[in-house]
Amino acid sequence: MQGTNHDDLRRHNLSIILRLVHRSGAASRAQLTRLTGLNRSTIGALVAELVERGLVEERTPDPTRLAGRPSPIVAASDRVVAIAVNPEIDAITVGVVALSGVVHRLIRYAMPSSPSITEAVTITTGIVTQLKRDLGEYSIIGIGVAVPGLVRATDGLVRHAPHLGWVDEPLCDLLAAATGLPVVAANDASLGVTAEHYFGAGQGLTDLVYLNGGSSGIGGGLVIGGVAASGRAGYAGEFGHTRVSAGTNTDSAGIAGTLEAEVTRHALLAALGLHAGATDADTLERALVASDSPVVRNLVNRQLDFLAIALAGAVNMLNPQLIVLGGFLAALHAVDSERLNVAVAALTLPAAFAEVSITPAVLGSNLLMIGAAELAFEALLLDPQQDQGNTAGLPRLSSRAAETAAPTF
Amino acid sequence: MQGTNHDDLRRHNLSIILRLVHRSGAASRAQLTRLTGLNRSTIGALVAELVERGLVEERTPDPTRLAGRPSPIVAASDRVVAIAVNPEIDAITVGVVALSGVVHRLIRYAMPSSPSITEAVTITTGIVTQLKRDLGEYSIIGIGVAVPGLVRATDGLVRHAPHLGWVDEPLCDLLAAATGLPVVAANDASLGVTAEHYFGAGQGLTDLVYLNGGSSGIGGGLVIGGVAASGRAGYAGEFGHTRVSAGTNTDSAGIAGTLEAEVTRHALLAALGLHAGATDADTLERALVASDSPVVRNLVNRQLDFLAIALAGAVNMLNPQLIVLGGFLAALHAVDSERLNVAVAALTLPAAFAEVSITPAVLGSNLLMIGAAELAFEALLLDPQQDQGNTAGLPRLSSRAAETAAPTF
DNA sequence: GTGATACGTTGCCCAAGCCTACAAACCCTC
DNA sequence: GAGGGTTTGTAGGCTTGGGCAACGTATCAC
Repeated sequence: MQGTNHDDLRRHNLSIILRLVHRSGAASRAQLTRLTGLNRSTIGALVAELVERGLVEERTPDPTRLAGRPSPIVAASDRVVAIAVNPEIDAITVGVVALSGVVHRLIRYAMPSSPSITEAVTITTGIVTQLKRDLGEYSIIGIGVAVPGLVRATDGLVRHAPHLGWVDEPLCDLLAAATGLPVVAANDASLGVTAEHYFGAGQGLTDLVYLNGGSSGIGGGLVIGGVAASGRAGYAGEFGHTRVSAGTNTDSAGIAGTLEAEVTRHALLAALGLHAGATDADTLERALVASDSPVVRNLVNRQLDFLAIALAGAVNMLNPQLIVLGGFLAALHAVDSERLNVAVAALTLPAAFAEVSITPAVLGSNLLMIGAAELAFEALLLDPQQDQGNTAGLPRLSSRAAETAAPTF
Repeated sequence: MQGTNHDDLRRHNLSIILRLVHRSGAASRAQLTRLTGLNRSTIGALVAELVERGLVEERTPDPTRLAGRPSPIVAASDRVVAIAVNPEIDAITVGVVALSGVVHRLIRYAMPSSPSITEAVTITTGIVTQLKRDLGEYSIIGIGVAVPGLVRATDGLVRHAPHLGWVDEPLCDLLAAATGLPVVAANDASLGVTAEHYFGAGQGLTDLVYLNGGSSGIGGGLVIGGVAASGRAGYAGEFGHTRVSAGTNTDSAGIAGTLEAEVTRHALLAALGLHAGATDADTLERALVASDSPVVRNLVNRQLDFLAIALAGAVNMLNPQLIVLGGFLAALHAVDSERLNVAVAALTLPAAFAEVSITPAVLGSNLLMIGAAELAFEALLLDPQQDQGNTAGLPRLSSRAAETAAPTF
């Protein structure tokens, strides 16, 4: 239990303002005054400091408004960026995401086979080195990595990433040593829920459950009481291994009768006669909705009922406001959301069910880039006074009007 | 997102110190300096304000120490009290709990039959009125009620308390109107986990799961990231309704195959040939451990295996540090904790299982009194500057040495 | 006693948010 | 387009609360 002194106070107030403009988009100084409850002059001083540090920009006021002196718009800088990395079986994706929310770059580096840790670090470092050159006048805060597996929160050690075949790999340390940038990592689904929480379906809500169905299994994440719940070591949200049947099918961890064992993308594709590699999320959803095959429909119903058991468990346990479904789970939801609702209702306490809705994810392919960048931004958002000088030549107090648009997600 | 001004700062620092001495017991000013990181002079000023407000007392220093000037001991007052109330089927229990942790009084008012809301309010008000007279020189902060049922967090409405037969009863409003004291209420198991978290098996931990087995079902509570997770409306922690089998037994909510349907105290008592009413928790535990009946042992094993499914779900979902079992679930654990561990291990991710241990609750019969009092204290702990003047004649700056012992729980 | 150590106390400093007065920039009306 | 009403930024002084350093005080060890 730490006490708070004057420095902490200032840091906290700077943090609050930077978070507001980062998460909720640009806001006028007058709006910031109302939102924070702080005095006009205080807001002025705080914004001035953030401008001085190059973290926000003040734009000319919006013309269309009511009476009174117009208030300058405060917007997060789009020259302060984080690098988001997502290693997968068939590719490594790297993105450059600005504090303003703009995704400046998106690079997909295809891999012939699942990358080893060394390959992943080498390839990422290569791309980052190139980016550093290209983004000379940008300030690169750090790197956030979305890993499809369990990541230890304390040090970013990848405990187990089954599809990549990684076990206890010190990804963060390796990447930090190779690039010279601070690196943080977390489970991909946990970052997904962060992204949906701040910028997607869960905006403004405090209790979210997120489940994502991917080609290799089901993962998830939690927001509880307004904060992302990582659990003791960072492994929270593994809904895929919830037991939902007495069946003998096993999941990637070898456990029988789990959600991940019973509800699979593979089975859906097989029933539809589609090829796994060539089918993206939208195609699968359209095919499922369009199909009139009773076999497909039976399978969908079966999977929905199993999904309902897992969701009901989460509802009874956590009393969430919203359940967000991503990946092929969103496709299942699209086919028959009513069946899912009814099945969940039958297995939950009425009072808890009354509080919850089930909805598909709204963020598309940029989801993990945004989530991973958010992870990298966290240190800066917590302490805007920290040194973020990775570029010596960042021109401060630039009067160049931002040519990029508002947050695009 | 609220900004912080100077008043908030002071309030927060007072809050931190009051929480420390309340939760972790008395501490010297020097210890407070180290724990909070604040300056000696600041601690002096803060403690002086808390003494002035009658919330803490300074005692003469501990004699046995090293060199140096002895530091006065700061202890939470035991004349600032909350009233804890727990209505049950067969009795209403009322306790007087001091900020220091001392339980001054414990009154059990036996009921011939389950109390209606009106009876509960009338009886409680009667006891409270008497207590107010008796505790003339004490400062009564408010009333905290532990309700065996779902309680809406926003206003303390009892949504559904099945054993008491209460539905949508405005308990808090009624009791506040009748007694003139502030009243807060919450689910009993949620308060149980609060108590275990601050004063019991979960001290100092951040991610706890608590399950309590009572005569009428299984409830629970969560601590996630160091704070009690109440969920959206306050209904979180209802582990009893987690589906653990494909069986047809139903629970109190009419859901089949749930933990509460399969794992019951009643079945254990029946197998042991014991009478429900006359058997307390310790007796049941002793009888279970002592029994060499294969029927009993089979039943225990069955129940342990079902319990393991529910616990495994929680472990995969929440990655907790500790699972605390109370009531007859602790008795099951006492019979064969190894079987439970093995069964949970088989259903969880190894990385998550490695972080968790399963332990019985350590707080006994005072559990709910302490939890309910904690709920009532929360407002004061959050803002020690608030007016708590329910007694005009509270003698401040009393030099009377406290005759009561250190926290007894 | 004397020194060492640890801690409370006191007076001063400073940072940061608030307040007040005033100026600036918009709207609307005539 | 001049003037009133409204909202907001700005400048300067005020207040508050925590930090700091010097000093006083209580203990232990010898």
